[in-house]
Amino acid sequence: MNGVFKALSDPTRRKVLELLRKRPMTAGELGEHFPVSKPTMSAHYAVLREANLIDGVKQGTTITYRIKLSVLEEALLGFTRALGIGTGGANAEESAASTSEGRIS
Amino acid sequence: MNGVFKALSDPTRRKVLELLRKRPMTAGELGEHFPVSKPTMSAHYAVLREANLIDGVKQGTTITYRIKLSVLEEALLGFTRALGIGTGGANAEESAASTSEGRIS
DNA sequence: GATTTAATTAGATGATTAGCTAAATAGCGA
DNA sequence: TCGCTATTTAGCTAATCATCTAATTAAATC
Repeated sequence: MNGVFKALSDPTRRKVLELLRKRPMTAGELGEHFPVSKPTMSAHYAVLREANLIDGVKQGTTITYRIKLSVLEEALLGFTRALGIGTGGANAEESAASTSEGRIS
Repeated sequence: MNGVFKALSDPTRRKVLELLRKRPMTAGELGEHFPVSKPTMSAHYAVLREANLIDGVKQGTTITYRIKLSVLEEALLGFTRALGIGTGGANAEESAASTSEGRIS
């Protein structure tokens, strides 16, 4: 699960996931959406694969990547649940206070 | 929003948020839960503050930190929405395929 | 077999990061 | 004012990271 959050910490990788959410795409196709070199993209795919957030199917010389939504969902919802926010279920217990006095940053 | 995900990429910081979710705590109280030095914790608080995920109220010599749930919620739900998972609403469009043939990692 | 195309691995570099100790700031109580 | 407590800032280090170019692997095509 730490791997998932590490993977999500980079904007490029988050955008890859958003692209793959619409449809599976080849490494090359994905790469066209970003202003970085192919090897750099390849490294991003590796991080996403290690986090188990995507997998790839080799077809000839191309690899088609696909998002593993269930894994992402599990990690994200697991965390929101631990924090009692959103759809996670568990009670929220809203942390009190309201006036902005002596507040830091 | 990138700041939020950057902040969430560290397990210590995620745990700080989970602790603060239960109740506001002072920097010192929080620190007792982790095997790292106070300055290191202080740096973590700074990252969380910059991401707007917590704020602190100074009372005498202590600072009581508090989670800003709405900000975290907004970022997290915003992202899940962009991916069409969970509570976010937006349609999912489950990415197809099923057999595990030629699958890479 | 040689060439082309798609993607990865290798190797290097500059930036960021998490951690430490030591020092500084700031409020409180005697 | 002096000393104590709570926290942050300064300065450093080792590790990780995103990026690049060059080289490698592997499949397809001529």
